[in-house]
Amino acid sequence: MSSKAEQIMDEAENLARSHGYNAFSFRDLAAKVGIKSASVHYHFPTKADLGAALAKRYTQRFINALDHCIEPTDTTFEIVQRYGEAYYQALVQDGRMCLCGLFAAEVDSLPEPVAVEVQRFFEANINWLKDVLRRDPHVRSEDALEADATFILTLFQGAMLVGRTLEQPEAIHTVMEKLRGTDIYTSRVN
Amino acid sequence: MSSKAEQIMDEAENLARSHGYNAFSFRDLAAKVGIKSASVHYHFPTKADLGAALAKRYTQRFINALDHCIEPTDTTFEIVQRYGEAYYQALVQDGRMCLCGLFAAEVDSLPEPVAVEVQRFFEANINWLKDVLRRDPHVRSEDALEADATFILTLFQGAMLVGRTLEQPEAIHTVMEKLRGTDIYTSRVN
DNA sequence: CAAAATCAACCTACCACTAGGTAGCCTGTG
DNA sequence: CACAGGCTACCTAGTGGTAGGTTGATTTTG
Repeated sequence: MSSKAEQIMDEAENLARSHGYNAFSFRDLAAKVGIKSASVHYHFPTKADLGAALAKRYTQRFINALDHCIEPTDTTFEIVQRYGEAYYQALVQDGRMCLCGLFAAEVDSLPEPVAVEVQRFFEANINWLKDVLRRDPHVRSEDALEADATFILTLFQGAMLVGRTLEQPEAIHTVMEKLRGTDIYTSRVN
Repeated sequence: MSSKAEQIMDEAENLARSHGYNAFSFRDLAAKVGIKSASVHYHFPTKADLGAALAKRYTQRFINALDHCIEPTDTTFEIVQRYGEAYYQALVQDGRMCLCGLFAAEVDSLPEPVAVEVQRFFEANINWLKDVLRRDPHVRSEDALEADATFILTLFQGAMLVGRTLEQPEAIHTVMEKLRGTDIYTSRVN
């Protein structure tokens, strides 16, 4: 992967994370990078290619960052807190949304390869959260793991959406604090 | 409000709720209604006018429907369950998202009047939920009311987004069930 | 070693198409 | 007649995408 292609992806991610998939153009992007739109097509033949590559790279980076912030001594709560903090940081730095959260909103006007990557992002998040919860002293059924992981994911995705719209990024901290009062950390579900 | 204008809004809402604001056009819309795009401009001079009108009407209808499904004997849990059910129904019927949830994702490429209406939708939801929680036997501080209302709103908005993307609308029911295990219904928060 | 060929990486110029929006004409109805 | 509610026809600006040319570095080969 040449450095120019990465540079294009970096700028594309910036644009996509504030405007979504449909509302950024090859021309805007090319102008940011300092090349012509035709040259973007050289690296990414179609917009769908670029979109899918963006979502894929984002997922890898996201999951990777999560893996690297866990300490073996962490409690489940501490880990989930860091998970939420990742969303908060993403939102606060330049007010940018989670790339895949944004793409998800556009999912049925998204080229299929892009939509698939977005699905994989959510699935990867759920799987990561399930692994975390599996280490929890409280034993859960597979269904309960799925339910708890989905709960955490949807909560933060929603908080990000609402928090950005209301210009109250601290909404993420609010729900994180509330999450403490759930049975996620304290009991088995059904 | 003429019946044609309403008809336009109905079709526009359908389109907007599956594709978002940026990805539906006056031409698509006009074709659905059976008129020409220029005639849509007669009723709604600009797209921003239409978008704002859509969000406003949606908010009114949404809050109104909520008000009319409460029975005086309902418990807080039952009411919140109906709140969640409203999201589920919206999602399941033709797989359509909450209009303002979708618009929220596009908020910074939205004309300002539209963005404002979307903010009002969230605020109206939070206020409605706060009123519900105020009737709860458990007394809460104003901050706790705000936190709990925000928690519920963000949870369902997120569940809608994730549920639609993963083509698992029942995710809404999953998180609704999990919500039962929180201190929302059982205790005061800090 | 130097000439020739290849290649990545970009360019200009253009395509067909769609966007939101406007001007002015027509037509049915109170 | 007036005018609401449509229409045709058009505009400008922008979209993703393509064709083909230019550069300069790298590699192949006589």
